[in-house]
Amino acid sequence: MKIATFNINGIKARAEALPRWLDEAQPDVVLLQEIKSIDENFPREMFEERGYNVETHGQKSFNGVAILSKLPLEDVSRGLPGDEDDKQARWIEATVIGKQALRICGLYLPNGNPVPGPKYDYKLAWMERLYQRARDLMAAEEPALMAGDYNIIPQAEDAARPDAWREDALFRPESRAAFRKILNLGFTEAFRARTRGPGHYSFWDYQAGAWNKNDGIRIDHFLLTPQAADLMRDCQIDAAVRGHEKPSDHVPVWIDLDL
DNA sequence: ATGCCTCCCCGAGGGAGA
Repeated sequence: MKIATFNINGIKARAEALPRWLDEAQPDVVLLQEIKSIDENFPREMFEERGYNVETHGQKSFNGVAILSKLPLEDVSRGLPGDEDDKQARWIEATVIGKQALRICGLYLPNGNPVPGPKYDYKLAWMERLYQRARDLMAAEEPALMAGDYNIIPQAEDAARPDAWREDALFRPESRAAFRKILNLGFTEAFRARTRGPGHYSFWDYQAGAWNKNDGIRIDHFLLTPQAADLMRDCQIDAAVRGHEKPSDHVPVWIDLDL
């Protein structure tokens, strides 16, 4: 089962590039971030005609997450628990019914800049809520994953120019510590379980020719429970997608599970 | 790099992103 995460930076703006990638990559499940659309305006038909079930958690203009799945989805839940007042659409989860059930969580973690400030406070508070949800997932001792745009550069090797990110919310020690705290529950970061060394990125800024200089950062991640990690056959970044027509600034990351 | 693009809103130009 091929499962991908892709921050598309606007569903309307990706009306050509996203179907093109779907037809090429043929993922079974896709977690989308930054759909920037309310549920009513999401072009479900574009995906349903390709055989996907569609579940969205959108909001106007900003954020918004969705799940596409060729397999049935059950028990869909929207919004990260822990703060009734948080209206930002950054979390959706569902159970994929394959040979065995897999709980999948799609997330768009807050950017957090500038540091310090209320946006950074919101990022860290959101990560504490994520930790609580992660702890419950781990306690269930079942195949599960949390994937999406984490807006976290885990290590210096995950940035082409780490010194340029030292004071950024994506790389600040507090942000990385919060990410490690979640990993330390026992999650496997899928890409780093299989590939080591620098030069592997999932985001390149639109500005200053970042793609042509390979001036990127790796901020889109898969976190797997042990029961899911044991099923992993592969994990790759579709970096070439960044060079296609009218690309998102992120590219897809995918895993293959024996499931 | 105090943001060089690109997205959204809509129908100008500002907020947000990372």
